Order: sequence, then structure tokens, then C-alpha cells
Amino acid sequence: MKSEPDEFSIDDLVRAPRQTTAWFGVRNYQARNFMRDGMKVGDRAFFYHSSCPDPGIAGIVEVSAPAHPDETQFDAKSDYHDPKSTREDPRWWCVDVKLVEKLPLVPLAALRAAPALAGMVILRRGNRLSITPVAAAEWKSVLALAKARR
DNA sequence: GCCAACGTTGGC
DNA sequence: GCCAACGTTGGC
Repeated sequence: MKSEPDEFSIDDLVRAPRQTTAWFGVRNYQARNFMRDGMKVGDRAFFYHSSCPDPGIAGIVEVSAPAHPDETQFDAKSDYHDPKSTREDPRWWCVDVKLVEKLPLVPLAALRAAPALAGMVILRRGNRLSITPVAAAEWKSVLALAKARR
């Protein structure tokens, strides 16, 4: 799950009430579908810092609430407001996630350098989805990279 | 349904 | 700031 640390970083999550946040602001249908249809309570995900000086995997989170309508779509004052969405038929959904662990940052360059991660969706050329799936083997490989950085 | 134009993402 | 890549929009 990508986030721009200027907007919301792993440290913001560490400091958040109950170390939990709604993952609002996803405005891409494919990413929405991964989150709405593919994520269940208890599932884990990597927290990825994007569009920043040090992009990479910064922590582990766990889904703490199933998909629910993203409130920001109804808020005219929000950057994420979507005037075409309605309460009756919300267009954008989000899960809640809670912090599991902040990791030593695994930089994008380290991810790219790992042969075991060659097929990881987030690393595919041109990928811009903010929510992407992680294979079980990729999960283990990333954890090993993080452990090596302690 | 096609596809050109345009907008956005995100690493560098 | 640049630019590759891809999603979205809208005319036809």
C-alpha cells in the first residue's frame, strides 16, 4: 500500500490514535478493487513510501476493518472529493489498517536488486497502482531484506 | 467500441 | 523539472 510520506508516513501511523487509519484517497478502480474485494480483516500489507527522496518499504500493517465507503469522496472540502459519487452508490471504498511494525526502510533500489522480487507487481515497469498484491514468497523475501538491515 | 488527447504518477 | 508509462475522457 503506497503512501506519500509528506501526506501520511509510517511515523504518522505510529502516532495515530490506536495506530490505526482508514486508507482513504484511492481513486483508481483497479487499486480500489484490490482493496475492496481482495483484502480481509487480519490480512497484512507492506506500507510503501512513494514520491519522496527515499522511496521504499517502511513497515507492516494489518487490515483492521473491512472495506467501507471512503468518507472523503463526500466531503466537498477534501482533495479527494468526488461529486459524481453518492451515498446510495459509493464509488470509492477503503479498509482500515493498523500498525504491526515499523521496519528499517527497505529502499526501492534494494527491492529492485533482489532476484526473488523480479516479478513483484509494484516493481513492474510503469506500475502506478497504489494498492498491489504481494505473493507469499515475495513477502518472505522482503522480510529477510528488512531483517538484514537491522 | 475505437482512439487521440490529456492528466497523473512516480522515479530520477 | 523531465519524461516514460499508463489511466481516463470524450468525440465520433
